[in-house]
Amino acid sequence: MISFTIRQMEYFEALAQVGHFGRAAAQVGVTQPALSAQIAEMEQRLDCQLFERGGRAVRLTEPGRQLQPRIERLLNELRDLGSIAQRGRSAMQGRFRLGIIPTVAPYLLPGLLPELRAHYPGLEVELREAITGTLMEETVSGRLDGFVAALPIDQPRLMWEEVFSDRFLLALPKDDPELTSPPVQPESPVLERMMLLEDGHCMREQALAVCGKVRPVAMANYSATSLTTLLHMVAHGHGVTLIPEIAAKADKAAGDLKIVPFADPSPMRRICLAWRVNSSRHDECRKLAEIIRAIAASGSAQKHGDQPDPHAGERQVAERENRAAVPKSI
Amino acid sequence: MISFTIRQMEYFEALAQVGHFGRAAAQVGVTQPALSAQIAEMEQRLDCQLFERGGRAVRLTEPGRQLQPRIERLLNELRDLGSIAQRGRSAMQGRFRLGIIPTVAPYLLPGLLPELRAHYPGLEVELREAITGTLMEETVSGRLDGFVAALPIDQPRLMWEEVFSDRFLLALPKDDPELTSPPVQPESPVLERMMLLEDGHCMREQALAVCGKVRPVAMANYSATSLTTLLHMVAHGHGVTLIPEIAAKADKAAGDLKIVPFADPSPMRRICLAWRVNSSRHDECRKLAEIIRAIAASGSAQKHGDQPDPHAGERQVAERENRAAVPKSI
DNA sequence: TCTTCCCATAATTTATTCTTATGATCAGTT
DNA sequence: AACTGATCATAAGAATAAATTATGGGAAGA
Repeated sequence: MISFTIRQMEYFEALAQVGHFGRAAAQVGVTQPALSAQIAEMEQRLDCQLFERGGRAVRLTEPGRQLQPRIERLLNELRDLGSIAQRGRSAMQGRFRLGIIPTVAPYLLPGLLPELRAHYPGLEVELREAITGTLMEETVSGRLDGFVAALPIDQPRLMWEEVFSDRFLLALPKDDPELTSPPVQPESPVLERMMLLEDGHCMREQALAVCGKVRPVAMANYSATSLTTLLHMVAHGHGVTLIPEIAAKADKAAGDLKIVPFADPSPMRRICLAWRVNSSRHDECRKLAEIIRAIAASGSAQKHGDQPDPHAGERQVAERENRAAVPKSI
Repeated sequence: MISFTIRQMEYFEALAQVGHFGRAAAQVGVTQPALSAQIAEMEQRLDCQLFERGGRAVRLTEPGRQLQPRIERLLNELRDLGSIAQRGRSAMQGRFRLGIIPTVAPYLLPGLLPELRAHYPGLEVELREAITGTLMEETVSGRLDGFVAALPIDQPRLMWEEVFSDRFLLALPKDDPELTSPPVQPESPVLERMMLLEDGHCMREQALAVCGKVRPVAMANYSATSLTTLLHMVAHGHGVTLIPEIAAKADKAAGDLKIVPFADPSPMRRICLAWRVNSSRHDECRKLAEIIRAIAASGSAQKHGDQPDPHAGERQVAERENRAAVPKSI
């Protein structure tokens, strides 16, 4: 395959413009033989003349004339490359591939995306909704820049910052007679009718942990694919379920339900933004975490209280907390 | 200004694809440190990371991701360059800038252009109609590839091939009573009413030469800008003029005139195709001359007889034939 | 903790490309 | 016609750039 060096093309460009070896050489800052040699090599490689010598000016031959506009365009593109790269250099610019778990996405994104678009127009957020295990794998391998999920995130190659904590509430059919006293106790028999998301969702595990000793056996094979579906099922009297506080506020389906808090210490999940420990976007991720934190504190997703129990979120998964189990179970 | 070498970009391309220094190096056929060094230099020049190391794969950073499509496009364009140049290499391809004198152009081109378009679709003929002096200057300086004009072309840096010879006839008003015997003698008093093209046209000089001793003084300030105009003026009885045989055949204005041949040896002009002696298109010019010759022999422009008098065309300019005078006088 | 894998660094060799010096050719001039 | 100045090509040596082999450090996985 025939190809030229950039230097050759620069010399070609100069010579085509100036039409004089000596002056072209001066223009590019070399001596005339240097330029001559490079042009000669180009011609030799193509096995055809690019310039017509003789007379008082050097002229392009037809092959040379074909080449000229191409070479000029190429050189100009090349000269742009530096600034192209700089464009992606400053923080909060370019494409950011963000993963979010399905039980957070619909409640966080409506607040987050407009905020990002308004403050960082140069940032293109590319979203991926998947369960924690998938997001971890994709982030570690570099297909994602970071993801939002529930703690614990236990992968030595990932690091995270907590962005908000999210209490779990109990959702019952509006006309359910069972519950009378508002704070649900962890031993309440109503938990036996708990409905779960399908396997892989961290909220499934978290719900099971809330139930504690009470086994919600009956509902095992009715597991739902999304939280909204689950809420609709509850509204139709198929059982009860756990609903995160952000969903209780934002999901329309919650309007048809009776939402009851748990007795203190309320179970909760702690949501974090996670990224690779050696990510080149470390600073951007920290900034993004800060933004999500601010949104959660004020907007569609809300941070829980002023003095969150630092251990409340871990209670329900304490017995499962070990590194090997995490990738699949969350 | 920041710029990269082609090698660097090739390494970048490979590394971005493969995500592994060692394998990328193998792919481009160098050792790993060589590739490492070039990538490092790119990053150093930009003062920003292009790849994120660590983990089992090397990933593009955001600046790197911005750069990647540009670099790939650039490399592909570069790879095309060779074939681009080859395109203009074969004969009768690309743009050919052809000059023609005004007293030939309208009669030769209708035959020539379709012929060229049919046989050499890759040839773009760019035309320039001007007087011989201009065409010579522009060809010598490289703005034209060649031109069609009347001999003599006496410029040491140009060479030419005769393509056809073209007899001069006398054009008179249709009802002009003067001439009775068909062959016009060079001493005929009718020549005193000769009308001329404006200065610079070679046919002006040629007409003057035909007149010989007879000075067409009266008509000097009525000189016309084109042969057709001249013929119209003759048709309206303003005088007589010389008409080349190709024009007599092709020009509509000739229908309104009485066309009379000269007595042997008939004056004529010899038309040639000329080009730079060191033109890169030498072969193409010779071929083009051949084509014009064929067209003249059969089509709209016709070669004169079987045995053209080799000196007939030079007779009328013999006294002016010297190098210094030619550029202006033809 | 140990091993393995992977990239960076160092020292040296090899290739490339420059510069200076000089030669050949051609256009314009004496 | 021979000279002169200009112009591009060529040659040899010097400088630069980029390759290779050898080696080191650090993170990932067993």
